[in-house]
Amino acid sequence: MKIAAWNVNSLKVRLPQLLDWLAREQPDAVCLQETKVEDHNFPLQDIERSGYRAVFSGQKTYNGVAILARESPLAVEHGVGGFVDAQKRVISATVKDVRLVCVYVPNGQSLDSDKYRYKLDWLKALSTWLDAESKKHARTAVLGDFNIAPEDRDVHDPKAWEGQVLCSPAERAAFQGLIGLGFKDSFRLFDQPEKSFSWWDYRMNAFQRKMGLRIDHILLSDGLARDCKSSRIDIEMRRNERPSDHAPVIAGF
DNA sequence: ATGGCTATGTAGCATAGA
Repeated sequence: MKIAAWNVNSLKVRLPQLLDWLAREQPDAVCLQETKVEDHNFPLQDIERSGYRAVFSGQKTYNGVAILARESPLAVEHGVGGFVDAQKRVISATVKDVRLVCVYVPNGQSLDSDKYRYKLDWLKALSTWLDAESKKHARTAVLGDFNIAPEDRDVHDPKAWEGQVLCSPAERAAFQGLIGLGFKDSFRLFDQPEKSFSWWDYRMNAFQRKMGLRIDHILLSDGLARDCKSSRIDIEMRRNERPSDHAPVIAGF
């Protein structure tokens, strides 16, 4: 089974790229973030014509998540259990024998922002909920835009980013807390090129200058991690015309 | 170089992203 996560930064703008990519990569399931589309405007017909089913939870302008899969996603659940949140950031569903949890973790803006406190509270709720979820579903994958670079090697310039949002000790501790629940960072199960990133700023030619961060992840529960055969980031998508600032991340098992 | 670029909502710019 091949699964992927991609922050599309507007599904409307990225739809042609998504359909091309689905035809080329043929993943069994894809989790999308930042769809920025309300449910009644979700491009379901185009996606179904490409051979995929979809479940989604969106809002205008911000956030929005979706799960696309060749087989119908079942037992769909919205949000983080026990956490009231108007922002559409999580959708979960079962595809084949795998529980997929699609997450768009808050950005946090800066350490002195209310949004940073919201991010940490959000991550705490996610952790509590995932602890219970992973006990209900032996084969669980948590995938999406975590907005956390877990280690210095996930940052193009660790000195410049030290202590900044996406890299702060509290955010990294929250990420390690998820690992502590029994999840593995699929990307690090394998040898990877140096300077492997999943996001590059639109500005200052950051992509061409390899100035990126690895903030999009696929976490696998122990059983799935044992079966995992590959994990990679499809950086070619960042070379497209009108690219998303994020590249898709992929895992196979 | 606290700028740089992109997308959205909405009709000039403001907000957010990371």
